[in-house]
Amino acid sequence: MIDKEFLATIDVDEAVPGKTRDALRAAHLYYMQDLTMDAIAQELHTSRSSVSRLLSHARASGLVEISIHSPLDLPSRIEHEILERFAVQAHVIPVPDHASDVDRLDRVALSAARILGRFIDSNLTVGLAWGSTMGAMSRHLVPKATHNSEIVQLNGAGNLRTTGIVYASELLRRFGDAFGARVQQFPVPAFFDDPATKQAFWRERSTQRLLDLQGRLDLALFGIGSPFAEVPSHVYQGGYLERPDYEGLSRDGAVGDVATVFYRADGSTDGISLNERATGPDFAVLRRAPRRICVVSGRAKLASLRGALAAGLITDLIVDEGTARVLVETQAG
Amino acid sequence: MIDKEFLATIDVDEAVPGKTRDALRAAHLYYMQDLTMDAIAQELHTSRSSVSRLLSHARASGLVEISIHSPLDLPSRIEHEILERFAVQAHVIPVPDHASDVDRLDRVALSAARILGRFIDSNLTVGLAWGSTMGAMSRHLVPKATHNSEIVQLNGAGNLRTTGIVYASELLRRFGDAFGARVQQFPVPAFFDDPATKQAFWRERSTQRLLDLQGRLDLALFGIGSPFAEVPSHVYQGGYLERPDYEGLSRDGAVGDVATVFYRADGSTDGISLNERATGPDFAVLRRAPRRICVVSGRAKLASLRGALAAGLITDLIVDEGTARVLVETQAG
DNA sequence: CCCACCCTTGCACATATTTTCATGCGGCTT
DNA sequence: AAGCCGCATGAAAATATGTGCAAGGGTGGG
Repeated sequence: MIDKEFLATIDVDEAVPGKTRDALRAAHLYYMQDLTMDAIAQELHTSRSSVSRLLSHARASGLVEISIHSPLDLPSRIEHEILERFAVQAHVIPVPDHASDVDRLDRVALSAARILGRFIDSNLTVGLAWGSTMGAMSRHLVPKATHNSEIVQLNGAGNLRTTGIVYASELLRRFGDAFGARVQQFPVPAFFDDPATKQAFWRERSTQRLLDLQGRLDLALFGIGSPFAEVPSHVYQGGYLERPDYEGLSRDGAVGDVATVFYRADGSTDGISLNERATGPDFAVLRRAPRRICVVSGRAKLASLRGALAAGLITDLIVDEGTARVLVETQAG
Repeated sequence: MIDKEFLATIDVDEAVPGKTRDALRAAHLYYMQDLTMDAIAQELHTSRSSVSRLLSHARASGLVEISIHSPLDLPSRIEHEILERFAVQAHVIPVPDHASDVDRLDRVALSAARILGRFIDSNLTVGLAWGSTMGAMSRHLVPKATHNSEIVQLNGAGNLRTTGIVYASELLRRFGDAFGARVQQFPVPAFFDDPATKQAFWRERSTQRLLDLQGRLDLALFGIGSPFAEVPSHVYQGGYLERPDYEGLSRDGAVGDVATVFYRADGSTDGISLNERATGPDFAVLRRAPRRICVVSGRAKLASLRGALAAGLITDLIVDEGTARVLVETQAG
């Protein structure tokens, strides 16, 4: 058994780089020298198909990076306006207005995944919320080698029906794999039933260690929950909350949540009773992270987004064009 | 009349950016969201063909940048060895060994042109030699917007038969256009007939101004001339030198030239009489440029390349794989 | 105002690329 | 040792992309 594992190790250390080497060479020939895949196939003594696959691999694994620069004299009007109005660096993703919400989310997530590489680097502690947006992103991450980075789960994932741990851990793992980072799971439900349980749990040393990490994030990455939107966020579908919870939120004036912590339109959180049972970090804690990236898609989340902006949670916003447009067009300043 | 010009102005200010805007959007959709050109055509209310052209435009004009990263754990062995042995950062261009010299040169020049963008920036004074290598590069430059940059011709271009100015100025212009830089021509022959003429010319104030610029380069870009190689460099084909000149070079032990200045295998230039009549900068002057990029292809130039390395002329080397391999394999280190 | 010209566009065809599918090669299990 | 994955490969089919060409629209000159 040990022998076999040893052999497997040899495999990843030698055979795979052979493939990487080929992919790298193919990429040079294709993207730098404009050869056709046919010609490359000859040079590499293989078939067109294999070259096509090699190039896909090169793109998917981040060997090839494609970036798009706006000419400096043509800055996106919308991005500029968001920067002015909210002091937030926006990345507006073009999506046609008639696209379905699912489509829209996918396309924003895909673009966001590709943009993310710019933010991730070595020696970073990255906080990660989770939800449908993060899930969609996790499927499209472009790997980037980093050292000594750490992915920290921001909020619990258990719900009434399942522990949710499988899903959340899968998501964390994908991020971890893509960036070669350690992952720190947070094995608690999304919401406790009893605030007292949470408080007790929070006193545990293992929890303390995690909370400590959350307080020292370099980067936070999250979507936004919108409890009263027509298309409820993932968190609201899976039996995490029950009718009384919703009624409470409604009564308290909540318009959205970030990592299970709810806020009002003005960004305030005090007195929203569900937060006593939430597992995500206080906004005061979250705001300690110097860079906080929020990925949002769909006009339904507009009110929630406005609240998050008011709360000062966001430093970088990745958002679909339609939503961005409404955000700046309405004179809500 | 004025009205028409006014309208035309509006056109360039609005219509052309309209195209750029479309190209940018198409690039986002294509490269970030993986839509097919067909789908993009629908979103942009145009035809597939136009999208294809839009994307070509986006690539050619530098809106889209494609770069290739070696994984850090797989650094090119050859590049690393060149760095060790010669303290020169190498960019090795893969080219099959059986490729013709013309092919090889083209492919190196194409890759070099695309790599060049990394080096060019605003507020830079760039010295440019010229020859077949630079000519080939000039046809493939990827534009990059810079401010306040300047391209300075390093050596004269006139020869016995033509003034050569048309060709050299075309080449300079292409570089200037690609980077939005001013160009400083150097309207002299490649070699003077009489050293005294050169000295007289060098005392002219207009020449002084140019020499002054050459002494303050931030970046120098040049190929290498190899007078005794089987495939003579451009400079040797066009009637720039005559038989007695070659005999002199041979007697003086010259193995190559950079911007018309010849050197021996050990990098020395003293006592090579042709240099008295050359128009390129002294190596002492050239070496003041903090970054000096040399583009070479073909094993025939190996001896010349070795000499240039010995002379310490090069900080960054762009070279084809075959030549690079021979360079490090022979124990001349 | 008309005309020649040039640039852009979309169509149809030519190429290039991706995907599917059948096959074969290890490695592992029984 | 036979049998069974799981994965990689190339041929062929299915898509996607690039390009020559003719038509249309706008522009500048007469």
